[in-house]
Amino acid sequence: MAPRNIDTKQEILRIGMDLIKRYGYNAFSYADISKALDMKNAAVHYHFRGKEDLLTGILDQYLNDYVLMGKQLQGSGFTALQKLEKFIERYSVLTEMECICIIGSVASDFNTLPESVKVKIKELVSLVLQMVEKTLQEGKKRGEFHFTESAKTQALLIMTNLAAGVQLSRITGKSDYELIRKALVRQVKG
Amino acid sequence: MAPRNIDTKQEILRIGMDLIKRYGYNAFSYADISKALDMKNAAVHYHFRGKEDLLTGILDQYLNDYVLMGKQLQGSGFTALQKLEKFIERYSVLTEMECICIIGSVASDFNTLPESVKVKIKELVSLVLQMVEKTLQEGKKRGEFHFTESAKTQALLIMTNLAAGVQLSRITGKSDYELIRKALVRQVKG
DNA sequence: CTAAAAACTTACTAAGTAGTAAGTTTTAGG
DNA sequence: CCTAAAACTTACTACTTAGTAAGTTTTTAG
Repeated sequence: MAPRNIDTKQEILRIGMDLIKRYGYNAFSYADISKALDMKNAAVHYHFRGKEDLLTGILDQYLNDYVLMGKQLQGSGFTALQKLEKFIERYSVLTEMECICIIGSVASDFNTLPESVKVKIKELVSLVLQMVEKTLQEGKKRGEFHFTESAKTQALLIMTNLAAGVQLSRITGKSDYELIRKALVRQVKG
Repeated sequence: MAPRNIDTKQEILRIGMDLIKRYGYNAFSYADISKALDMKNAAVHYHFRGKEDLLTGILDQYLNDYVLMGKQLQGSGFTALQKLEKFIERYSVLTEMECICIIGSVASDFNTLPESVKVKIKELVSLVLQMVEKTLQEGKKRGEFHFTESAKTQALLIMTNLAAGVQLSRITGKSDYELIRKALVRQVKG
């Protein structure tokens, strides 16, 4: 057989992540993944024993991506505003492909997920919120931002604006997301 | 047979709505509903031919509820702030029962829904946004609110804060929702 | 009381679901 | 080239899903 792929496991994660962002965890099957890769569903089970393991893998990779991005932005010389915009950009691209963010997707399915995954999601959300909070604090200290709420509350406001913003814009159109995006930037600038 | 229920159709809608808010559209089955009502799944099909019809019925009822609430608040003598708080209250109760709002739930499953339902969701979201926008405009005119964004943008900000707020609080706890709720009220008051 | 409509149950289908065991092919290392 | 591990396929299971057709019970209206 001709070599199929450099790394099938990584391809499965990539497609699984796309399916979650596009349709949600409970709306895709192993068959969807195996068809997309022109394989049998048993091959997917070879790499990920069960759907729980697959979701765990997807969340782990997403978390790693975030940690990596955080480290790259750390000593980058970027302003706090630039860092915040890099974060926002992750949501902007979602609206271009009829997707919602992974966190919003699994949050909607939260009650249907196994306990081990719930714990992982909590860690992931905490990490993201802390990253935003930290950036907001930094921007305030440097005089870039002038919001009046606590950094934690402001981070919550921004994250909910973005997460639900991409969900809403799938229904009412991208222009609503743009209104939200611009307004929340004005909000933090003060 | 002893009379089962005053109105089975209404009971089906009630349980279906609860299941959507708790688990999502793609995570419940006709069997879940029939078991909850101690009936056979065919009985559910008697009242709602397919899952599409059921979801349509649920959304119709939700929309009717909103229209009714809107009319009651219309000539009620309530201040704009009181009206806004009545709207917010709808989200607060959700956090008490591990639920998310219907709009957020179907927004996450949007790409998996039939076209007729997508149209209905668009109508529903537009109606809700317009109600909030109108209340905000009224409050500004009466000097209760002092937000700087347009009423439409401010409505988008509030709705995304609330919708994603209940989603997030299912993961990180109710206290985060409370922080969001209080902050957005401060925001509109100016 | 009776007929007919409404509200079901019984019993089924066809398709899709996650998951598994056993066997085959491919790849990599010595 | 040879072997062993890795990466699959084949072929299946047990279960759940939405949905249906036909028959039964219950309710309602005359």
